[in-house]
Amino acid sequence: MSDITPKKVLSERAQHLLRVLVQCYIQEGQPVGSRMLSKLTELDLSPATIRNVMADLEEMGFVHSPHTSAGRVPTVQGYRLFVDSLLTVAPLQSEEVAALKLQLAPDLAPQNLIELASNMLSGISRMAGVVTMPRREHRALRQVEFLPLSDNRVLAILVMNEREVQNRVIHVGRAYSTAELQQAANYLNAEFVGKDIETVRQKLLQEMQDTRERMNSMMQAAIEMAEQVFPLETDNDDYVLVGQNNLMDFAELSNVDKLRVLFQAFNQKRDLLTLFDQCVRAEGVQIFIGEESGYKVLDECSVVTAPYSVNGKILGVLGVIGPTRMAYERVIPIVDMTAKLLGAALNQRG
Amino acid sequence: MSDITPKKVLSERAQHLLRVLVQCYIQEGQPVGSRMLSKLTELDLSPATIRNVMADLEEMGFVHSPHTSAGRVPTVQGYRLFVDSLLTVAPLQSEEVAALKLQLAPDLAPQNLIELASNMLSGISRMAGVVTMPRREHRALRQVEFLPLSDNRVLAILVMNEREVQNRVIHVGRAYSTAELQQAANYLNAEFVGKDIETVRQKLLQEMQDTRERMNSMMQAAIEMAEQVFPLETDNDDYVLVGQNNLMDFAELSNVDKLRVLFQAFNQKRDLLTLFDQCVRAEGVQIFIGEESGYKVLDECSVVTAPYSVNGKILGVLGVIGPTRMAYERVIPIVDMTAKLLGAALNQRG
DNA sequence: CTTGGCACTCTATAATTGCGAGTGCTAAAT
DNA sequence: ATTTAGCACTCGCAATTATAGAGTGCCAAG
Repeated sequence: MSDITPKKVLSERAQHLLRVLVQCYIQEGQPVGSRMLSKLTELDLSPATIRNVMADLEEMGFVHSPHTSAGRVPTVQGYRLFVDSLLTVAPLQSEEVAALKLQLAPDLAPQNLIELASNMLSGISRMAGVVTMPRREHRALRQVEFLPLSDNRVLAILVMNEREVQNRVIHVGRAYSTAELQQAANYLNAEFVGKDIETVRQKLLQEMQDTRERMNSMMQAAIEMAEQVFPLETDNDDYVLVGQNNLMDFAELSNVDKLRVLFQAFNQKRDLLTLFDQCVRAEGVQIFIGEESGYKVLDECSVVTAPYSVNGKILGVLGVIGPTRMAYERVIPIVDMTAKLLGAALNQRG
Repeated sequence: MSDITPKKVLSERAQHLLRVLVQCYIQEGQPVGSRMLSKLTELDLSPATIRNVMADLEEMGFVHSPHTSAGRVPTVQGYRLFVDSLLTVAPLQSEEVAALKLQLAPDLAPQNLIELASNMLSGISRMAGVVTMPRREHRALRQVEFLPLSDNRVLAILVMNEREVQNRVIHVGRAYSTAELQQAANYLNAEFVGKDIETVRQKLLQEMQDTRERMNSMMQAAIEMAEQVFPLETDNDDYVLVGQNNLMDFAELSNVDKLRVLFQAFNQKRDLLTLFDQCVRAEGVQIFIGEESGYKVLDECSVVTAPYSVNGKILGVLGVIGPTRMAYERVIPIVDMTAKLLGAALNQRG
């Protein structure tokens, strides 16, 4: 147990100073000088002493001086150390949690829940909130319904799982009567209810090849329609982002060019989606500080994410995007809790 | 027929110069000087002569000098004259129209059509596109369906008109079997299909008061559920706005404070909605230049709107929002055509 | 009525200055 | 050995001043 790495490890004091520095910088947004730090800490140290420590911290890459006579600013590495070991997260007030819980009324459609969660994230954090669309899996068919429209078209209604309802207009070869459609629906319901959508699809294809000629007209009708109703499910890569506008309030982003690039990335969606996809694996809250995300557009931003899950199955990821200089101790529990609440709300299927 | 108002009316030449000035300013974005105008017009006039005309135009309030030694910039009044009588709108190429038409595939759900239209407006104009949600009226009930969920909850599916499908989870007093729900649905369908939603609502209320004690259990169940399924339809005041980001590209809006205010107004929605509501009455394309809209946030913007309608019934309004300095001759036909195409696409109900 | 000439005004850009904040270093103090 | 006070130094920021250029208004001549 000999204590090697006596230089590599930060002294208690240095850590404390770094913590205060980061907190101060997060609050004020301006480089923190030695005098300020000396006032802020309880340790009665003169600015000169603190300058020495700062020099060390700078050497180790935790802080950085924008120019000779400015105070110090945390580097990404500094923020990283801060969130990893210096941070004390304040858990949310139970009343706050209750209020959030109330908003996410479990009867709402998944889509609404997603939007609400995104709104909550953005509203509480005063930054941008993101929620990826939930992965759709185990989509058991519950019911199929057909309604005749004019011009050889049919309105198909699919009920899946508990409350997912989809509908689409399909074109058919000839006009069908309501009764015929009823029959076709009955047939499909009898055959496929409870089965997974993907399974249904495959069985249908098989059935078409096997027995086309042996089918009666009713079955033919059913198959013709079902073919269009159960298209290959492309995983809907998408997310709901709320509160971009909040980002305009932050000084470090308040020039139009940076904003434009950032907002365009939000619209593009691609980069953000791949970033969020990485977080699906993570157990809990994950934080990307500045360049860590790997996307240039997010260089001045941090992203705090957490996966949300139902019954242990991770369905998606949500998070908050804001300037690197964000109140991590506040954002982290917010993201964490929202993920849990959203999971719970989505779960209420019984 | 004596020609009074010899001073009030603009000379042919003044009009021409104003037109060129506005066009030039719209393109370049910078105050237009007399030398530039002298080069741009075919009339071989020296800058000095043009200065005289400009002095007149300024006196009459059509142009304005930002400061002593800058060129002239159109005032709102100048723009107004321009769009009212100096403008020559270039109708869209027929191929462009065809491409747009193709996008608005009539089988899509109304919601999708709205979003597509908004996307188109924003995409072609490179500004922000807005489409208000269509007024919902004549919402004839086509079918009601109930599916049992756990915990005394029922999934209700409502089909209205041609392809509008709504669904919501409702709470009921006790658990119902699938068969019971079927019966209830059958009852409601038999009684109310084809009727207007509002009518249905009222009849239900009446029925409840009249005959509560005389109802059999099936009817009671039906009524209990229908009560929740047909809530008072609050007119969904909302719109789909796409391409805010485009507005960041314009110099006159490229300071963060103006953008923030503008974007906040977009989020608030209230002001824009009341503005768009005014346009419902207008026959065709309507233009609000700068302050004309009456909303301070839009002082530096112009809004070009057109109502869209199905079978002569105006359902909503769409338009483009951009800087006052926008290419009106291009935007006007775009808005006009999109309104027509959207109306047509929504109309395709067989 | 049009035009060239000319003085004038005003802005935008760059260069200059002074101020204040904060540092690094050194030497003294603990 | 650590801490501290002192001090010269650096650098950015804001205010000031200088400069160039664009465009005007007006007048007198064409």
